[in-house]
Amino acid sequence: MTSRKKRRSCLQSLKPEEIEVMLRKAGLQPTAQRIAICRYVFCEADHPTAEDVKRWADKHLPKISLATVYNTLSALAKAGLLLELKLSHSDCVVYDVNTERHFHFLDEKTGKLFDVGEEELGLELKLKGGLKARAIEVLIRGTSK
Amino acid sequence: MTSRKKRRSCLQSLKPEEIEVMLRKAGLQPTAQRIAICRYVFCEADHPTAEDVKRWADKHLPKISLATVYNTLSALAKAGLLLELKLSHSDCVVYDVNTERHFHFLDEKTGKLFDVGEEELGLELKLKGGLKARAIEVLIRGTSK
DNA sequence: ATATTTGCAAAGCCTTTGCAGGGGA
DNA sequence: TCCCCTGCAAAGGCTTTGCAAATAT
Repeated sequence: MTSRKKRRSCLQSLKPEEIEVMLRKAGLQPTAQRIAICRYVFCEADHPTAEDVKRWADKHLPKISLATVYNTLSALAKAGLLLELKLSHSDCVVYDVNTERHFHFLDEKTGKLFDVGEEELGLELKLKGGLKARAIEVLIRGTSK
Repeated sequence: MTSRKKRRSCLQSLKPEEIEVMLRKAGLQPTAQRIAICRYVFCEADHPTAEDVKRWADKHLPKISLATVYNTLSALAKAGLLLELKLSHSDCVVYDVNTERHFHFLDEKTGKLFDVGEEELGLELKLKGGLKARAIEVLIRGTSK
């Protein structure tokens, strides 16, 4: 098993109560919709979009509106529980449960997105003209075998 | 004068006839609208959006439609004369006359975008799991003094 | 009781598309 | 002539917003 897979699986067993605690800590009311969305996003999904979440929710919840999905994801992101990624290959935001500093790899054949750990990409900044870096976003395009 | 400025200024004096030649070489009919858009994009603008181009065109041309602006910019990009950038800080595409391999720097205070030459950022790929890179997109966020 | 959150529909933003008229090759 | 280009308006995809009803503390 690669380190890529390990990183994901560390969150796969969150219980509803743990999600409640997490939401409260983040200052968010643990409503049924939010708990459900978290279960999916943190335990099952891989870089889901709002549409992915909505599709899943329609199967697993009695009712939820698309606006609530957007609001919830955006609230989770604002609370620092998720990263909101706007990548160049797609028009829609994808959410990432990995909030550590990392980069992304897009398999251009399949459209699949992988997290790339800091240790997989060495960066050496030699910026001219007084530019001061604060954060770096990297999308590597290629193929995964 | 920094190298950043030099790179831009090498295109600042294109004459209409030169633009015509460039368009023909690219397989595009040199219509009045296209020539005008090229004058702006190649000689005056700095990472313009379609809206920027439209605004400029409305001041300098008798009439042009937004669709034509989009079509023209997209045709120029398809022809390899421009780069179409979708960056995470903005919902709209920005166009870049610099078609060499390079990266971008966003001044988060001003919103201004700078090109960052390859020599200003060392990259060392150590991808695991059989990922093969083909291209790398980098957006550095920070401040310019 | 009070402040949040939800659902719905409508609107927003950026971009693309369909089609008729116009112009260059 | 024929094909490409233009302009206009409409539609498209994704996301946000306004507001009343429902829910949480």
